[in-house]
Amino acid sequence: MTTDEIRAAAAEHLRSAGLRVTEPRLAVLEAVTGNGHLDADTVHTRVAVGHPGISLQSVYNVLGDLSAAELLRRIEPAGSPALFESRIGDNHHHIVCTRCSAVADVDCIVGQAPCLAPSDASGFVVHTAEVTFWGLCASCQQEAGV
Amino acid sequence: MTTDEIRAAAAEHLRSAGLRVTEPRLAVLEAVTGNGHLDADTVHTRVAVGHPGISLQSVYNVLGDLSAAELLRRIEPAGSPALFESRIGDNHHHIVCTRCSAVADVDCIVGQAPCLAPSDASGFVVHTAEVTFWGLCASCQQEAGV
DNA sequence: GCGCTTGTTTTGAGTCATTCAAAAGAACTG
DNA sequence: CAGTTCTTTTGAATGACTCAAAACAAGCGC
Repeated sequence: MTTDEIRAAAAEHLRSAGLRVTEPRLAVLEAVTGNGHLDADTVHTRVAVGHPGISLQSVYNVLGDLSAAELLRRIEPAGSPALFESRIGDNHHHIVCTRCSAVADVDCIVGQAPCLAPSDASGFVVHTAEVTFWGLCASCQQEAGV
Repeated sequence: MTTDEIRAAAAEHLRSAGLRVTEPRLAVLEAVTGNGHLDADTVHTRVAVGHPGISLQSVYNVLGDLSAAELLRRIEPAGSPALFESRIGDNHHHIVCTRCSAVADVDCIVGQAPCLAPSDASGFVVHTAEVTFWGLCASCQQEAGV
């Protein structure tokens, strides 16, 4: 997708979510779309390139609003700050490197969310199953093998 | 298990993990054993009943040491502080209430860790699969239903 | 049992990620 | 284009946790 296509689609999504179309929101969506798993600070740095005055606080606000509206997905692997990604709508999972904290997507193993059902849910009604795989990424395997 | 049994077993475990047997460590193990999923602050409060001078910092140290030695397990559900539990050795999973953050254990669905394998691991070597179910606990279902 | 060594705990400060609140500003409605 | 309401900024504050140095104590050897 080009920048313009992302922004046009984003504006539409914002409107149908009942959110106003603002420059910070478009810029954040653009910064995250197709760029993997980014924390708030990284998003801020990226957005600041084209929008020098934007505050970190605004980035937090926008990321929160967009996640609540399900235009972004928020994940919080243990030991990392919250990460945001543009891939939504499928309940895919993540694999995290225990050495360098790199994150990659993993397709959902079993169909749609919750994709797994607990054998005994202790009286809970289950909505989703979140799976996080832990391991070593390719480059850390090399460095650790040395 | 009685308090004395817990402490005797704990002392043994500490020794075989190469850790010195100290009162704070025994007290923390005792506080966590069989008491579900506790955060550092709660552990501190509980331990302080019998050990009025103990510092929160020590509780953090001890919890860190015991987790590293695998005498306790540490989980970090999104939105909660780190929680510690005494059930170790099996790769069981957790279900968290999205409304009140209550946590319950869920038996591992598929045998031993990693218990699930990603279809495509993007070059990662996978060690474990951590599954977190999200839903509503029994009492929140009632309150939310009203 | 008594020091000694080394691991542990305390004390005190500091960090990071994030949230709260009030004031200033800008989208959308009519 | 004016008004309302939502957004953004500014500035401060919080919670959870870590770092570092000094005081202390477990367990070894004598």
